[in-house]
Parts: sequence; structure tokens; C-alpha cells
Amino acid sequence: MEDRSYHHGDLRAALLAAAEVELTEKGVEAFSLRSVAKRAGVSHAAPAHHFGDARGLLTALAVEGFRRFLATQHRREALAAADPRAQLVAAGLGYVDFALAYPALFRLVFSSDRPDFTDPALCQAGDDAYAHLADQVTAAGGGPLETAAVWATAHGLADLLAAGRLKTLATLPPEARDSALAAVLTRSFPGS
Amino acid sequence: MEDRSYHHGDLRAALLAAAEVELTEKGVEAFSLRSVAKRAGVSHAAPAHHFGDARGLLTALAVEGFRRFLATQHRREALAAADPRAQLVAAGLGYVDFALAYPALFRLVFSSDRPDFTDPALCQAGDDAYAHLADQVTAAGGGPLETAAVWATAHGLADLLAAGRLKTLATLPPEARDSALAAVLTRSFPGS
DNA sequence: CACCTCATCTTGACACCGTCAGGATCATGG
DNA sequence: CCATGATCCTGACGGTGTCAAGATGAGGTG
Repeated sequence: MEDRSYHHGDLRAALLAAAEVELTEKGVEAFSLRSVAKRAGVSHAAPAHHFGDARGLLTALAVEGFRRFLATQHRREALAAADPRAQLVAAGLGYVDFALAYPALFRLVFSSDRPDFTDPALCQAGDDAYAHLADQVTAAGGGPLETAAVWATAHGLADLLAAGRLKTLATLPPEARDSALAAVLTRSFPGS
Repeated sequence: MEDRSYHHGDLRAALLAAAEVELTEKGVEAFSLRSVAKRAGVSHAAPAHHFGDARGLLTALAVEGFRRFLATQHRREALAAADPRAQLVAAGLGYVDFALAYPALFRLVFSSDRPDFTDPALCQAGDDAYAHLADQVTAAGGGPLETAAVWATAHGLADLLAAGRLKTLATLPPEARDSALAAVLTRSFPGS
């Protein structure tokens, strides 16, 4: 649609896109609803009709974040061998990929209480992400405890790398870094 | 000192204490400097003289957070066997203890960009915490890569548990939970 | 085609926030 | 005893989220 008319046409999508830019540039803690509206070329109260309040907008963004989180993992898995073990490692590498490619979204989804995590859509998206990991662990012959172990390892690596800590790994060339990550991930799963 | 006089006497400490309460009750993202001043029974501009701005106050709080982080680990280590391996696991358990006992401080220190991490005192405190972990890994016969592995595992467990994810482990009774955590931590270190 | 209804968007107001400037208060040392 | 400086307060400014009320226009109904 044109951005000419009084009625925007697809303001909801435009606001979501603007919100992601805002989030990426300013971070979760300096996120401003009025600034998002300004980016979308719309009045400061316009977002309210589509998302209720700032929390609602960030909740919708978090849903999109989870979606992209899974997509990033799938991309890694498609490049890996078919056996469950390799798929599990690929999922872990995708976990890290997401944190490094979209650090602001990563923060929003995993280290923020601004989104409403009781929202049905967000719950669903989060459960989907967890289910994917649990399925992979199960396929590789693991149980709940192994799921926790793999998840924690992947999450720890991703969070520390995205935060700029773990310079030991961050300064490595990509392939060396990936193999180091794979080694750590593999180790977290028993019976290797 | 009395809270009677015009000059507070120890306002800096009082503000730090009030800031921690504020942080615990409202979280990093809803932290308000004026509210902290109100808690301390002082005008809204009083904190500026001691901490410069809100960032300065949160930076000072983060330093205290790192201090308490190390203290929590030391408490676990004192209860563990003397051998390096057991000490390393104890440090990991202390990592988790801290995240669960002071989730807001944990967020401030590890998942926020509000403190000024270029501040000398905060850098020092962070380096101290890292050095402690690195020393433990070295004592147990590990190198930089092992440090990264152990750190990521402990951090992932702590962060996910503090965020209320990982219900598998969170619902376990304390001793069972600790032994499960110890198993995951041990696994992250090679040659067990 | 004319009209009406309702979703959509704007304007304006309010309370709260962080920060700065300037004034009030008090402790301390010459 | 008084002056100086550290400490704290008051008041103001721009920015933020949210609510109420009004303007706009799209789509269905007569």
C-alpha cells in the first residue's frame, strides 16, 4: 500500500519492522514507543490501536524473534549430516548464530521481562522452540536431563558470546570457532 | 547517623541499599532513579552528587553485584572437598546460587547494558570474577578452551534457571538438583 | 448512488522520568 | 567567629507511556 493515505494500509507490519530497527539500534532498555512511531511516520498514539501498549508491541516482536530463532537453527541443520548427533550439534550452532546475528532480539526473548510471556502466541512460540530442542535430544537418545544439559551449554555459549564476553572464542576464525563450539556442545551430551 | 539532619551522613550507602531494593522489586528495565531517592527519603536530585547519573548508580550496584557473586561462590567452595575438581564444581554451583538468590543483580551484571562496563572499578570487579574461574580451571589442569566450556555451562544453567525456564531442574528437591547440576558441570570438563 | 458505521489515525493532556541550574543548609578549619 | 566548600533541595526542561476525544476514510447497507 501507499504511505500516502490517511489510513496506512499495513501499519501493523510497518510498526513491527520499525520496532526491530529501534530495538537493534537502541537496545531493549532504551526502546521507545514514540520513537518507533516516528520511524514509521505516524503519530505517537497510533501503535496503541494495533498492539495495545509498548509491552504488546515488544511481545509481538518476541514472537517474531522466536520464529527467526528456529529458522536460524534450521539453516544450520540443513547443512549438517542427517544423523541425530550431528543435527543436535547443528541446532546448537544455530543457537549461537542467532544470538550473534540478532543480539537485540536474543536479549528481548531470553533476558528481558518486558514482553508478556503469558501471552498465548508468545507461549506457543517459546514452546515450539523448546519442543524442537527436546525432539532433537530425544532423537539422539537423550532424556530430560540431557535436554537441560545441552540447552544450558548452547545458551551459555550464545549469551556470553553475544554479550562480548568469551573473547577466547570470539576472536577465533569462523571455522575454528565453530569446531570449538561443536566440541563443547558434543561434550555436554553423554556417551560421545 | 541520624536521619534527622540535613546532611544525611551516609547517603551513598543508603542510596546503594535503596537501589538494590528498587532493582529487586521492579527489575532492571523499570528501575527509577527518582524512586530510589524516594526510598532513601531524599530529594530526586540528591543521588547525582554521589553517582553522577543513573548509569553511575547502576554501575556501583554492579560492582557490589560482582563482589557478592564471588562471595556466593566462596561459600560453596568452603563446603566442598579440597581437590581442584570438586572446587570447580562448587564454583559452578555457587554461580547458580547467586543467580537464584539475586536474580535482579544477576541480570544487571550479565544481561544489561545500563551499567558502564568501561568503568575501572567495574572492569576490575568483572576481571576478578573471571580470574577466579580461570584459576580454578587451571588448577584442575584445563586451559582457555576448558575455561570457556565450564563458564558457558555454568552461565547457561544459572541464566535459564533464574529466568524460570528449565523447569525440569527447578522443580527438583535441592540435593537432587545440586547433584544434577554437578553432573552437567562435571561433564563440561574433559577427562572426567 | 447516498449514507452510516466503525476501524483507523491524530491531537492534546497528564503523570512520571532523568538531568541540569541555582539556591539553601551545615560542617569544618583558619 | 566567620568563610568556604561539601551536601542536599527546589524548580525547570525535554522526553516517555498512556488515556480521552476528535478527525478521517473504507466498506457495507439502504
